[in-house]
Amino acid sequence: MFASILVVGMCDASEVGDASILHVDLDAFYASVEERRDPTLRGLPFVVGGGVVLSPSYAARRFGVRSGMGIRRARELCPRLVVVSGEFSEYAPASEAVFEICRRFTPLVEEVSIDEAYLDVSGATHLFGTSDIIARDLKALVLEETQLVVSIGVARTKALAKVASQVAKPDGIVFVDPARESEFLNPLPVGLVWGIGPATVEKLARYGVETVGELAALPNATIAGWLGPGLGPQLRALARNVDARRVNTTHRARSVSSQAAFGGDNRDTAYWERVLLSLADRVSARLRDKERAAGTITTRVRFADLAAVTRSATLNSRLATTDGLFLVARRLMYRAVEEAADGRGLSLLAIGASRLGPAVPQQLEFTLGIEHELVRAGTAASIQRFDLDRAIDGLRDRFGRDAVGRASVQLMGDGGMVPEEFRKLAQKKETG
DNA sequence: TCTGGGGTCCTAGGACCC
DNA sequence: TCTGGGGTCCTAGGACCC
Repeated sequence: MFASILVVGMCDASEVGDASILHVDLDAFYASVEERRDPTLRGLPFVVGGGVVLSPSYAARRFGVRSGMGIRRARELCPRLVVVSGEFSEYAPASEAVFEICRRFTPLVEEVSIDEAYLDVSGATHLFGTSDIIARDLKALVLEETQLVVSIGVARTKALAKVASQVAKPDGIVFVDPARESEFLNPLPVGLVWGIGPATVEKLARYGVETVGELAALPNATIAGWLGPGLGPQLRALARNVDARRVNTTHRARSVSSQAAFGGDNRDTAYWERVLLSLADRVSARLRDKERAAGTITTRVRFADLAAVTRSATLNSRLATTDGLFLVARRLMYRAVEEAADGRGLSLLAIGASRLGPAVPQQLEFTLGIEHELVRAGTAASIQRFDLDRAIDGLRDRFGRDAVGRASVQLMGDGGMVPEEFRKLAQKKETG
Protein backbone atom coordinates (compact mmCIF):
# COMPACT_ATOMS: atom_id res chain seq x y z
CA MET A 1 0.00 0.00 0.00
CA PHE A 2 1.05 3.60 -0.52
CA ALA A 3 2.55 5.64 2.23
CA SER A 4 -0.30 8.10 2.16
CA ILE A 5 -3.55 8.85 0.45
CA LEU A 6 -5.04 12.12 1.48
CA VAL A 7 -8.52 12.88 0.28
CA VAL A 8 -9.52 16.45 0.80
CA GLY A 9 -13.30 16.31 0.82
CA MET A 10 -15.44 13.81 -1.08
CA CYS A 11 -15.08 13.13 -4.74
CA ASP A 12 -18.56 14.17 -5.86
CA ALA A 13 -18.78 16.25 -8.97
CA SER A 14 -19.62 19.79 -8.04
CA GLU A 15 -20.98 22.82 -9.84
CA VAL A 16 -17.55 24.41 -10.27
CA GLY A 17 -16.30 21.51 -12.39
CA ASP A 18 -14.71 18.14 -11.87
CA ALA A 19 -11.32 17.34 -10.43
CA SER A 20 -10.23 15.70 -13.66
CA ILE A 21 -6.62 16.87 -13.98
CA LEU A 22 -3.90 14.56 -12.67
CA HIS A 23 -0.37 15.71 -12.07
CA VAL A 24 1.84 12.62 -12.06
CA ASP A 25 5.30 13.18 -10.63
CA LEU A 26 8.01 10.53 -10.27
CA ASP A 27 9.59 10.51 -6.83
CA ALA A 28 13.39 11.08 -6.77
CA PHE A 29 13.43 9.91 -10.36
CA TYR A 30 17.13 9.46 -11.20
CA ALA A 31 17.87 8.03 -7.77
CA SER A 32 14.97 5.59 -8.09
CA VAL A 33 16.15 4.36 -11.47
CA GLU A 34 19.62 3.82 -9.99
CA GLU A 35 18.08 1.85 -7.12
CA ARG A 36 16.32 -0.33 -9.63
CA ARG A 37 19.61 -0.95 -11.46
CA ASP A 38 21.53 -1.65 -8.28
CA PRO A 39 19.33 -2.93 -5.43
CA THR A 40 22.20 -2.68 -2.94
CA LEU A 41 21.63 1.10 -3.05
CA ARG A 42 18.12 0.65 -1.70
CA GLY A 43 17.64 2.59 1.52
CA LEU A 44 21.13 4.07 1.45
CA PRO A 45 21.72 7.82 1.56
CA PHE A 46 23.02 8.34 -1.95
CA VAL A 47 22.84 10.89 -4.73
CA VAL A 48 23.08 10.86 -8.49
CA GLY A 49 25.38 13.65 -9.53
CA GLY A 50 28.80 14.93 -10.45
CA GLY A 51 29.89 18.32 -9.18
CA VAL A 52 26.39 18.95 -7.92
CA VAL A 53 23.54 16.81 -6.67
CA LEU A 54 21.09 16.00 -9.45
CA SER A 55 18.84 13.66 -7.52
CA PRO A 56 19.14 12.68 -3.84
CA SER A 57 17.60 9.45 -2.56
CA TYR A 58 15.00 9.88 0.16
CA ALA A 59 17.47 8.56 2.72
CA ALA A 60 19.86 11.36 1.67
CA ARG A 61 17.05 13.92 1.80
CA ARG A 62 16.56 13.10 5.48
CA PHE A 63 20.03 14.57 6.06
CA GLY A 64 19.01 17.78 4.33
CA VAL A 65 20.63 16.95 1.00
CA ARG A 66 18.82 18.73 -1.85
CA SER A 67 19.16 18.73 -5.61
CA GLY A 68 21.30 21.54 -6.97
CA MET A 69 23.51 21.43 -3.89
CA GLY A 70 27.27 21.03 -4.28
CA ILE A 71 28.56 17.52 -3.56
CA ARG A 72 30.98 18.90 -0.99
CA ARG A 73 28.19 20.53 0.95
CA ALA A 74 26.10 17.34 0.70
CA ARG A 75 28.97 15.33 2.23
CA GLU A 76 29.16 17.77 5.11
CA LEU A 77 25.51 17.13 5.84
CA CYS A 78 25.79 13.38 5.35
CA PRO A 79 29.32 12.00 5.80
CA ARG A 80 28.40 8.47 4.65
CA LEU A 81 26.83 9.76 1.45
CA VAL A 82 27.29 7.51 -1.59
CA VAL A 83 27.71 9.33 -4.91
CA VAL A 84 26.85 7.55 -8.16
CA SER A 85 27.49 9.16 -11.51
CA GLY A 86 24.28 7.88 -13.06
CA GLU A 87 23.45 6.13 -16.30
CA PHE A 88 21.65 8.87 -18.22
CA SER A 89 20.72 6.71 -21.18
CA GLU A 90 18.45 4.70 -18.84
CA TYR A 91 16.33 7.64 -17.77
CA ALA A 92 14.48 8.51 -20.97
CA PRO A 93 13.24 4.91 -21.55
CA ALA A 94 12.20 4.61 -17.89
CA SER A 95 10.25 7.83 -18.15
CA GLU A 96 8.68 6.79 -21.45
CA ALA A 97 7.49 3.52 -19.86
CA VAL A 98 5.63 5.53 -17.22
CA PHE A 99 4.10 7.90 -19.79
CA GLU A 100 2.98 4.90 -21.81
CA ILE A 101 1.07 3.60 -18.78
CA CYS A 102 -0.52 7.05 -18.43
CA ARG A 103 -1.68 6.91 -22.05
CA ARG A 104 -3.58 3.68 -21.37
CA PHE A 105 -6.00 5.80 -19.35
CA THR A 106 -6.24 8.80 -21.67
CA PRO A 107 -4.56 10.13 -24.79
CA LEU A 108 -4.52 13.56 -23.15
CA VAL A 109 -1.09 13.27 -21.59
CA GLU A 110 1.16 16.32 -21.48
CA GLU A 111 4.78 15.44 -20.78
CA VAL A 112 6.15 18.43 -18.93
CA SER A 113 9.62 17.11 -18.21
CA ILE A 114 11.38 13.78 -17.93
CA ASP A 115 9.70 13.04 -14.60
CA GLU A 116 6.27 14.65 -14.68
CA ALA A 117 3.11 14.77 -16.74
CA TYR A 118 -0.40 16.18 -16.67
CA LEU A 119 -3.36 13.98 -17.57
CA ASP A 120 -6.88 15.11 -18.40
CA VAL A 121 -9.10 12.18 -17.47
CA SER A 122 -12.46 13.94 -17.91
CA GLY A 123 -13.28 11.70 -20.87
CA ALA A 124 -12.01 8.53 -19.23
CA THR A 125 -14.10 8.29 -16.07
CA HIS A 126 -16.90 6.23 -17.61
CA LEU A 127 -14.30 3.62 -18.59
CA PHE A 128 -12.01 3.60 -15.59
CA GLY A 129 -13.95 5.15 -12.72
CA THR A 130 -13.64 8.50 -10.99
CA SER A 131 -10.40 10.44 -11.14
CA ASP A 132 -9.28 9.36 -7.67
CA ILE A 133 -9.74 5.73 -8.66
CA ILE A 134 -7.78 6.34 -11.85
CA ALA A 135 -4.99 7.91 -9.80
CA ARG A 136 -4.88 4.92 -7.48
CA ASP A 137 -4.88 2.38 -10.30
CA LEU A 138 -2.30 4.31 -12.30
CA LYS A 139 0.02 4.55 -9.32
CA ALA A 140 -0.28 0.83 -8.60
CA LEU A 141 0.29 -0.08 -12.24
CA VAL A 142 3.40 2.09 -12.49
CA LEU A 143 4.87 0.45 -9.39
CA GLU A 144 4.01 -3.04 -10.60
CA GLU A 145 5.41 -2.64 -14.11
CA THR A 146 8.35 -0.29 -13.57
CA GLN A 147 9.17 -0.52 -9.83
CA LEU A 148 9.05 3.27 -9.81
CA VAL A 149 7.07 5.38 -7.39
CA VAL A 150 4.88 8.28 -8.49
CA SER A 151 3.04 10.85 -6.44
CA ILE A 152 -0.18 12.16 -7.91
CA GLY A 153 -2.20 15.32 -7.39
CA VAL A 154 -5.82 15.30 -8.56
CA ALA A 155 -7.65 18.60 -8.93
CA ARG A 156 -9.76 20.82 -11.16
CA THR A 157 -6.84 22.83 -12.59
CA LYS A 158 -3.26 22.14 -13.58
CA ALA A 159 -1.90 24.59 -11.03
CA LEU A 160 -3.77 22.95 -8.18
CA ALA A 161 -2.98 19.39 -9.32
CA LYS A 162 0.68 20.36 -9.30
CA VAL A 163 0.50 21.75 -5.77
CA ALA A 164 -1.39 18.63 -4.69
CA SER A 165 1.28 16.29 -6.06
CA GLN A 166 3.96 18.24 -4.19
CA VAL A 167 1.96 17.85 -0.99
CA ALA A 168 1.45 14.17 -1.79
CA LYS A 169 5.20 13.46 -1.95
CA PRO A 170 6.62 11.05 -1.18
CA ASP A 171 4.61 8.09 -2.38
CA GLY A 172 1.14 9.57 -2.04
CA ILE A 173 -2.02 10.78 -3.73
CA VAL A 174 -3.82 14.00 -2.90
CA PHE A 175 -7.31 14.57 -4.25
CA VAL A 176 -8.70 18.08 -3.92
CA ASP A 177 -12.48 18.39 -3.95
CA PRO A 178 -13.47 21.34 -6.18
CA ALA A 179 -15.81 22.57 -3.44
CA ARG A 180 -13.00 22.83 -0.92
CA GLU A 181 -10.09 24.20 -2.90
CA SER A 182 -9.34 27.30 -0.87
CA GLU A 183 -9.58 25.31 2.34
CA PHE A 184 -6.75 23.15 0.99
CA LEU A 185 -4.72 25.89 -0.67
CA ASN A 186 -4.87 28.85 1.72
CA PRO A 187 -2.76 27.53 4.63
CA LEU A 188 0.09 26.33 2.38
CA PRO A 189 3.35 28.30 2.09
CA VAL A 190 3.49 30.61 -0.97
CA GLY A 191 6.60 28.86 -2.24
CA LEU A 192 4.43 25.93 -3.37
CA VAL A 193 2.79 28.10 -6.04
CA TRP A 194 4.33 27.38 -9.44
CA GLY A 195 6.56 30.32 -10.37
CA ILE A 196 7.32 31.44 -6.82
CA GLY A 197 10.94 30.63 -6.02
CA PRO A 198 13.39 31.69 -3.32
CA ALA A 199 13.70 35.31 -4.52
CA THR A 200 9.94 35.88 -4.61
CA VAL A 201 9.36 34.04 -1.32
CA GLU A 202 11.80 36.41 0.34
CA LYS A 203 10.30 39.47 -1.29
CA LEU A 204 6.79 38.52 -0.22
CA ALA A 205 8.00 37.71 3.31
CA ARG A 206 9.26 41.28 3.60
CA TYR A 207 5.66 42.42 3.04
CA GLY A 208 4.42 39.89 5.57
CA VAL A 209 2.93 37.49 3.01
CA GLU A 210 3.76 33.86 3.76
CA THR A 211 0.76 31.71 2.88
CA VAL A 212 -1.13 31.14 -0.35
CA GLY A 213 -4.25 32.54 1.27
CA GLU A 214 -2.52 35.79 2.16
CA LEU A 215 -1.32 36.16 -1.42
CA ALA A 216 -4.77 35.39 -2.78
CA ALA A 217 -6.36 38.04 -0.57
CA LEU A 218 -4.17 40.89 -1.83
CA PRO A 219 -5.66 43.52 -4.15
CA ASN A 220 -4.41 43.14 -7.71
CA ALA A 221 -2.87 46.61 -7.73
CA THR A 222 -0.85 45.83 -4.63
CA ILE A 223 0.74 42.68 -5.96
CA ALA A 224 1.28 44.32 -9.36
CA GLY A 225 3.16 47.09 -7.58
CA TRP A 226 5.39 44.61 -5.79
CA LEU A 227 6.15 42.10 -8.53
CA GLY A 228 5.30 43.88 -11.77
CA PRO A 229 2.09 44.13 -13.81
CA GLY A 230 2.66 40.81 -15.57
CA LEU A 231 4.02 38.50 -12.92
CA GLY A 232 2.16 39.83 -9.88
CA PRO A 233 -1.44 39.31 -11.04
CA GLN A 234 -0.47 35.99 -12.62
CA LEU A 235 0.85 34.57 -9.37
CA ARG A 236 -2.15 35.96 -7.50
CA ALA A 237 -4.44 34.19 -9.98
CA LEU A 238 -2.64 30.88 -9.39
CA ALA A 239 -2.94 31.44 -5.63
CA ARG A 240 -6.72 31.77 -6.16
CA ASN A 241 -6.67 28.68 -8.38
CA VAL A 242 -7.66 30.68 -11.44
CA ASP A 243 -5.92 28.70 -14.16
CA ALA A 244 -7.49 28.17 -17.56
CA ARG A 245 -4.59 26.21 -19.08
CA ARG A 246 -5.70 22.97 -20.70
CA VAL A 247 -3.69 19.80 -20.91
CA ASN A 248 -1.70 20.27 -24.10
CA THR A 249 -0.30 17.24 -25.87
CA THR A 250 1.45 19.13 -28.66
CA HIS A 251 4.37 20.99 -27.33
CA ARG A 252 6.91 22.73 -29.51
CA ALA A 253 10.25 23.85 -28.13
CA ARG A 254 10.84 27.60 -28.17
CA SER A 255 14.59 27.34 -27.70
CA VAL A 256 17.43 24.83 -27.81
CA SER A 257 20.66 25.22 -25.93
CA SER A 258 23.76 23.42 -24.85
CA GLN A 259 26.42 24.27 -22.34
CA ALA A 260 29.70 22.92 -21.03
CA ALA A 261 31.36 23.78 -17.75
CA PHE A 262 35.09 23.41 -17.61
CA GLY A 263 35.75 24.58 -14.09
CA GLY A 264 38.59 26.64 -12.81
CA ASP A 265 40.00 29.57 -14.70
CA ASN A 266 40.53 28.70 -18.34
CA ARG A 267 42.49 31.10 -20.54
CA ASP A 268 43.14 28.90 -23.57
CA THR A 269 41.27 30.58 -26.44
CA ALA A 270 41.90 27.64 -28.78
CA TYR A 271 40.20 25.41 -26.22
CA TRP A 272 37.25 27.83 -25.96
CA GLU A 273 36.79 27.60 -29.70
CA ARG A 274 36.86 23.81 -29.71
CA VAL A 275 34.27 23.66 -26.93
CA LEU A 276 32.15 26.23 -28.76
CA LEU A 277 32.32 24.22 -31.96
CA SER A 278 31.15 21.04 -30.28
CA LEU A 279 28.32 23.00 -28.63
CA ALA A 280 27.35 24.44 -32.01
CA ASP A 281 27.35 20.92 -33.41
CA ARG A 282 25.09 19.62 -30.64
CA VAL A 283 22.62 22.50 -30.88
CA SER A 284 22.44 22.46 -34.66
CA ALA A 285 22.02 18.67 -34.77
CA ARG A 286 19.07 18.96 -32.41
CA LEU A 287 17.60 21.80 -34.45
CA ARG A 288 17.88 19.72 -37.63
CA ASP A 289 16.31 16.81 -35.80
CA LYS A 290 13.29 18.96 -35.01
CA GLU A 291 13.37 20.49 -38.51
CA ARG A 292 13.74 23.93 -36.94
CA ALA A 293 16.22 26.75 -37.36
CA ALA A 294 17.35 29.56 -35.09
CA GLY A 295 16.48 33.22 -35.60
CA THR A 296 18.51 34.34 -32.61
CA ILE A 297 21.81 32.96 -31.34
CA THR A 298 22.90 33.54 -27.75
CA THR A 299 26.32 32.90 -26.29
CA ARG A 300 26.65 32.75 -22.55
CA VAL A 301 30.03 33.11 -20.91
CA ARG A 302 30.64 32.38 -17.27
CA PHE A 303 33.84 33.66 -15.75
CA ALA A 304 36.09 32.02 -13.17
CA ASP A 305 34.26 33.73 -10.31
CA LEU A 306 30.89 32.40 -11.61
CA ALA A 307 29.64 35.79 -12.74
CA ALA A 308 28.09 35.41 -16.18
CA VAL A 309 27.11 37.53 -19.16
CA THR A 310 25.23 36.80 -22.38
CA ARG A 311 25.51 38.28 -25.82
CA SER A 312 22.95 37.62 -28.50
CA ALA A 313 22.36 38.37 -32.13
CA THR A 314 19.21 38.20 -34.20
CA LEU A 315 19.83 37.10 -37.76
CA ASN A 316 18.29 38.21 -41.02
CA SER A 317 17.60 34.60 -41.89
CA ARG A 318 17.36 31.48 -39.80
CA LEU A 319 20.22 29.08 -39.27
CA ALA A 320 20.57 25.39 -38.42
CA THR A 321 24.10 24.53 -39.48
CA THR A 322 27.06 23.74 -37.27
CA ASP A 323 29.41 26.14 -38.98
CA GLY A 324 26.87 28.95 -39.18
CA LEU A 325 26.02 28.66 -35.51
CA PHE A 326 29.66 28.41 -34.60
CA LEU A 327 30.71 31.53 -36.47
CA VAL A 328 28.00 33.67 -34.92
CA ALA A 329 28.57 32.20 -31.45
CA ARG A 330 32.31 32.76 -31.69
CA ARG A 331 31.88 36.41 -32.55
CA LEU A 332 29.54 36.82 -29.58
CA MET A 333 31.91 34.96 -27.28
CA TYR A 334 34.80 37.28 -28.05
CA ARG A 335 32.57 40.30 -27.70
CA ALA A 336 31.48 39.12 -24.24
CA VAL A 337 35.09 38.51 -23.22
CA GLU A 338 36.26 41.88 -24.51
CA GLU A 339 33.45 43.76 -22.85
CA ALA A 340 33.22 41.94 -19.54
CA ALA A 341 36.08 39.54 -18.76
CA ASP A 342 38.21 42.16 -17.02
CA GLY A 343 41.15 39.82 -16.65
CA ARG A 344 39.13 36.77 -15.57
CA GLY A 345 39.32 33.41 -17.31
CA LEU A 346 36.30 31.35 -18.31
CA SER A 347 34.56 28.51 -16.46
CA LEU A 348 31.60 27.80 -18.75
CA LEU A 349 30.38 28.34 -22.29
CA ALA A 350 26.86 27.95 -23.64
CA ILE A 351 25.09 28.41 -26.94
CA GLY A 352 21.37 29.02 -27.17
CA ALA A 353 19.14 29.06 -30.22
CA SER A 354 15.80 30.85 -29.97
CA ARG A 355 13.13 32.51 -32.11
CA LEU A 356 12.90 29.20 -33.86
CA GLY A 357 11.16 28.81 -37.16
CA PRO A 358 10.85 26.30 -39.94
CA ALA A 359 14.19 25.13 -41.26
CA VAL A 360 15.32 25.78 -44.79
CA PRO A 361 15.60 22.27 -46.33
CA GLN A 362 19.06 22.88 -47.79
CA GLN A 363 20.38 23.90 -44.42
CA LEU A 364 18.63 20.99 -42.86
CA GLU A 365 20.40 18.27 -44.76
CA PHE A 366 23.42 19.52 -46.61
CA THR A 367 25.80 20.64 -43.96
CA LEU A 368 27.50 18.42 -41.51
CA GLY A 369 29.64 19.50 -38.62
CA ILE A 370 32.75 17.74 -37.48
CA GLU A 371 34.21 18.59 -34.11
CA HIS A 372 37.82 18.41 -35.12
CA GLU A 373 39.41 17.70 -31.77
CA LEU A 374 37.09 14.81 -31.09
CA VAL A 375 37.56 13.47 -34.56
CA ARG A 376 41.28 13.62 -34.18
CA ALA A 377 41.02 11.73 -30.91
CA GLY A 378 38.80 9.21 -32.66
CA THR A 379 36.20 9.23 -29.91
CA ALA A 380 33.34 10.76 -31.84
CA ALA A 381 33.72 8.82 -35.04
CA SER A 382 30.59 6.74 -34.53
CA ILE A 383 28.50 9.76 -33.65
CA GLN A 384 29.71 11.63 -36.68
CA ARG A 385 29.15 8.65 -38.93
CA PHE A 386 25.65 8.41 -37.54
CA ASP A 387 25.14 12.07 -38.26
CA LEU A 388 26.41 11.59 -41.77
CA ASP A 389 24.16 8.59 -42.33
CA ARG A 390 21.23 10.52 -41.02
CA ALA A 391 21.96 13.44 -43.31
CA ILE A 392 22.15 11.12 -46.28
CA ASP A 393 18.94 9.35 -45.29
CA GLY A 394 17.26 12.71 -44.96
CA LEU A 395 18.32 13.60 -48.49
CA ARG A 396 17.01 10.32 -49.85
CA ASP A 397 13.69 10.83 -48.11
CA ARG A 398 13.32 14.29 -49.47
CA PHE A 399 14.70 14.11 -52.97
CA GLY A 400 14.77 10.41 -53.81
CA ARG A 401 17.67 8.01 -54.02
CA ASP A 402 19.30 9.58 -57.07
CA ALA A 403 19.69 12.93 -55.39
CA VAL A 404 22.29 11.58 -53.05
CA GLY A 405 24.84 11.35 -55.85
CA ARG A 406 24.68 15.09 -56.23
CA ALA A 407 24.72 15.90 -52.54
CA SER A 408 27.70 17.61 -51.10
CA VAL A 409 28.57 16.99 -47.52
CA GLN A 410 30.51 19.81 -46.00
CA LEU A 411 33.21 18.81 -43.55
CA MET A 412 33.89 21.38 -40.92
CA GLY A 413 37.19 22.06 -39.27
CA ASP A 414 40.55 23.03 -40.64
CA GLY A 415 41.44 20.63 -43.41
CA GLY A 416 44.43 18.89 -41.98
CA MET A 417 42.59 17.81 -38.91
CA VAL A 418 39.88 15.85 -40.63
CA PRO A 419 41.24 12.33 -40.90
CA GLU A 420 41.61 10.73 -44.26
CA GLU A 421 39.09 7.98 -43.58
CA PHE A 422 36.45 10.61 -42.95
CA ARG A 423 37.21 12.31 -46.19
CA LYS A 424 36.85 8.98 -47.95
CA LEU A 425 33.66 8.17 -46.12
CA ALA A 426 32.20 11.50 -47.15
CA GLN A 427 33.28 11.00 -50.76
CA LYS A 428 31.88 7.51 -50.81
CA LYS A 429 28.60 8.79 -49.53
CA GLU A 430 28.68 11.58 -52.06
CA THR A 431 29.10 9.31 -55.00
CA GLY A 432 26.66 6.68 -53.95
C1' DT B 1 25.90 27.30 -1.43
C1' DC B 2 30.31 28.55 -4.97
C1' DT B 3 27.49 24.80 -9.03
C1' DG B 4 25.19 20.74 -13.99
C1' DG B 5 22.53 20.91 -17.98
C1' DG B 6 18.21 21.67 -20.14
C1' DG B 7 14.37 24.71 -20.48
C1' DT B 8 10.36 28.91 -19.86
C1' DC B 9 8.85 33.51 -19.14
C1' DC B 10 9.18 38.49 -17.71
C1' DT B 11 11.21 43.15 -17.55
C1' DA B 12 13.68 47.33 -18.64
C1' DG B 13 15.86 50.18 -21.74
C1' DG B 14 17.10 51.60 -26.31
C1' DA B 15 16.46 51.97 -31.35
C1' DC B 16 13.41 52.88 -34.73
C1' DC B 17 9.01 53.90 -37.07
C1' DC B 18 4.74 56.49 -37.66
C1' DT C 1 14.25 72.16 -34.34
C1' DC C 2 11.56 70.89 -30.46
C1' DT C 3 7.92 68.28 -28.42
C1' DG C 4 4.12 64.30 -27.57
C1' DG C 5 2.33 59.54 -27.88
C1' DG C 6 2.15 54.75 -29.34
C1' DG C 7 3.88 50.47 -31.20
C1' DT C 8 7.36 46.92 -32.36
C1' DC C 9 11.69 44.76 -32.24
C1' DC C 10 16.04 43.71 -30.11
C1' DT C 11 19.32 43.06 -26.22
C1' DA C 12 20.65 41.80 -21.66
C1' DG C 13 19.60 40.24 -17.36
C1' DG C 14 16.93 37.85 -13.89
C1' DA C 15 13.80 34.52 -11.81
C1' DC C 16 12.02 30.19 -12.01
C1' DC C 17 11.26 25.09 -13.14
C1' DC C 18 13.00 20.13 -13.37
